[in-house]
Amino acid sequence: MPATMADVARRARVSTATVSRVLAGVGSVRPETRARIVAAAEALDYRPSAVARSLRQGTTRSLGLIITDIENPFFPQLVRAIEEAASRAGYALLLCNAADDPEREAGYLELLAERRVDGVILAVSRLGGRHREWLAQPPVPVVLVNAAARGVRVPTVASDDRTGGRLAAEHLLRLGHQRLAALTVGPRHAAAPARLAGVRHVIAAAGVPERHLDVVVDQPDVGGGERAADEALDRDPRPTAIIAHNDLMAIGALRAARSRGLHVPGRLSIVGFDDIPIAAYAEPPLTTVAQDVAALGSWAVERLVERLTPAAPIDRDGEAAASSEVRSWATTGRVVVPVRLVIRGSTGRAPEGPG
Amino acid sequence: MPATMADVARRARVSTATVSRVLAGVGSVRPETRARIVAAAEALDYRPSAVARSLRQGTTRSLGLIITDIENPFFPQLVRAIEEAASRAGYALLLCNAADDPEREAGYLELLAERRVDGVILAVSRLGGRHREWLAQPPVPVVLVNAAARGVRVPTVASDDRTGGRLAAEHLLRLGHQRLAALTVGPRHAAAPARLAGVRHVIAAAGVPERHLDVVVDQPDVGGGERAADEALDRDPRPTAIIAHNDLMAIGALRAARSRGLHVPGRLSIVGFDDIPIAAYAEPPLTTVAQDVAALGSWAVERLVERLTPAAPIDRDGEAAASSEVRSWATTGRVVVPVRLVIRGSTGRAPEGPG
DNA sequence: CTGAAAGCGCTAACAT
DNA sequence: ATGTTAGCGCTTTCAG
Repeated sequence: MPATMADVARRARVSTATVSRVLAGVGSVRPETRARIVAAAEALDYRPSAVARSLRQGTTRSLGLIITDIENPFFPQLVRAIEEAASRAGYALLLCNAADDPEREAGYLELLAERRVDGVILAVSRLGGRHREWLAQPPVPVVLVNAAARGVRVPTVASDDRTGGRLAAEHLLRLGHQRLAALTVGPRHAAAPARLAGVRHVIAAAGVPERHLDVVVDQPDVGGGERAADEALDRDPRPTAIIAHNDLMAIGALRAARSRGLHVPGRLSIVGFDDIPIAAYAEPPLTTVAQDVAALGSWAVERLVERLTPAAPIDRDGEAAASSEVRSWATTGRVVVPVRLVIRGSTGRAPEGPG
Repeated sequence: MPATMADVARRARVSTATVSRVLAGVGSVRPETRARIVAAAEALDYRPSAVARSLRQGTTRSLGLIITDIENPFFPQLVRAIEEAASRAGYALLLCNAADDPEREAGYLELLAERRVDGVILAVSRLGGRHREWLAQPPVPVVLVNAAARGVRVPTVASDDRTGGRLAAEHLLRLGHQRLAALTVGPRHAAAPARLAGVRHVIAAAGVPERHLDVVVDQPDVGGGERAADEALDRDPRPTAIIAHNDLMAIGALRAARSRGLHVPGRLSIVGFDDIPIAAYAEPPLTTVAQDVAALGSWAVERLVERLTPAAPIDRDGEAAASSEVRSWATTGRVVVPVRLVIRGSTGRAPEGPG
């Protein structure tokens, strides 16, 4: 049994109220008394009980984070960014990995609500019907990251997927590519339609016939990318460039190209999305649309915390840049975080002759 | 303000005691009463407060997990396994990412203790002096994963690093390699010495002169591996095989080889450690020593939980195999989880002529 | 089968 | 400057 405040009080011959004051550093106490209390606490290896405090104050100073799948390398980056931001704001993180199972997500939502977390960050790529009811009347403040719940007004922070798609397509068009394939995922994935829309927009604007864009759908992982690319590369005429929904799929495309001896970027250009750490280490290094994960994370936390502590400004050191570039939250209810194109080795000029 | 049990009781015209019984499913209540209570709870969207319950029962049903660095792809796997196991056992996870900062680790230890988690899983590759004192007299049960605190008796579960080193070296020797380089990390990393020892053991047993093993130390990431491999490959005679401390370093070695036009595995064989998801997607696919992350995770949780709930056996479905292979915990205080060699494309027969 | 009451460890009025 | 007290929301004797 850990020591309680009463134990400390007894040993220091004061009341628990005084102990509380000393430990919280509020009010004034005689230095001598304070010393006695500190000594007693030390001697007893006293640690205040956060659970008792939570019950009393009605706040747990913890946030829940639900993510789709921690094994997708994008999420560890996000988790880290969020953890960092939360920690800076004085909150601990209850992490829930939904393992791509909507059922579990719903369960976690309940769990977090019962644990009385002060807020929940929902970073799941697909939002099921079960969430809808919950989100319509959330028992705790929620913010969505890179997700969208149609028909429900929930604060959201998300990367600028549309622009991302645009940047990728513009880059490719500029390199002379005319036949493109988009490797995408089911429309339930919140980000997919926007990314694709960006691509389509550019293509249309450039006067490239829409049928020159091959769209193939598969899972958002390496295997899915490989299959999808295989399918796309079987088409005739063959696309000279591939835009993948994310880096994992792009790496799959890289494999598909390699297995049929198609040099990248000589005969095929590939661009990914996310800029996960290994993207730079792929062979060749992946050209990709980078998400600003740190901004995503700190905005998510800030969005949440500002509703919890009306007056406490958060320390988001050095991120003023991101802040200023972000479209106003107040007007849209949605923070859109800019993305940027990172040009590496997987894209090059379109080949001259037929593939 | 969420509804409280008193609200439910009032609405159902019973005492809170009865509500508590119904919701906990203990004791017997008149069906009619039960129905009224259930209806009331439903109507009020009542969710029991886990914090009040924790205070009352003296247990939070949550575990703390401290990891070295979530951005090393090994950890997400581990987090997932642990989360899964914890969830099965009815515990939630408080995740703390130390970001390789011992200072933060210590802070998290305090945080978790104050939050009265029922146990802490410490999966950090380096254990600092600060931990020692804490581990000597931990305020909450602790189990170490892939870590070792010399001089402190703490339950531990770890991969069989020594055997891992052995398997890698044997594989290489069998392929005819005589000149090896080991890419390792500072001795503060718990696993490093054992892996290296395994390698050394095999080499000595095979009668290969010890100076034929080049050992170079660097950081446990891609950059470190690249630098270390560069250094090793500058030696004369050049090693024909590299054993890396982990897969990240092995990928770095792959890059080093590529940048000097050394074909892998034609002129250089490389073996990694961990079997992180991308290992199979490296070019060429990485031969590596795989850790059984699922076993690591479920043992860690089990080790902890068995001390908390004296009589509740844990559901570790389908893992009987791992269980039976594991050296007895009772005798050693340490669970050693078997590893296995996964042979892929980065290793091959030693080249004939000089490098 | 149900209720009254105590108390988990802490904080915040409200005294003194 | 310090103490007294009430109470956060729940579970658990103990009575009835």
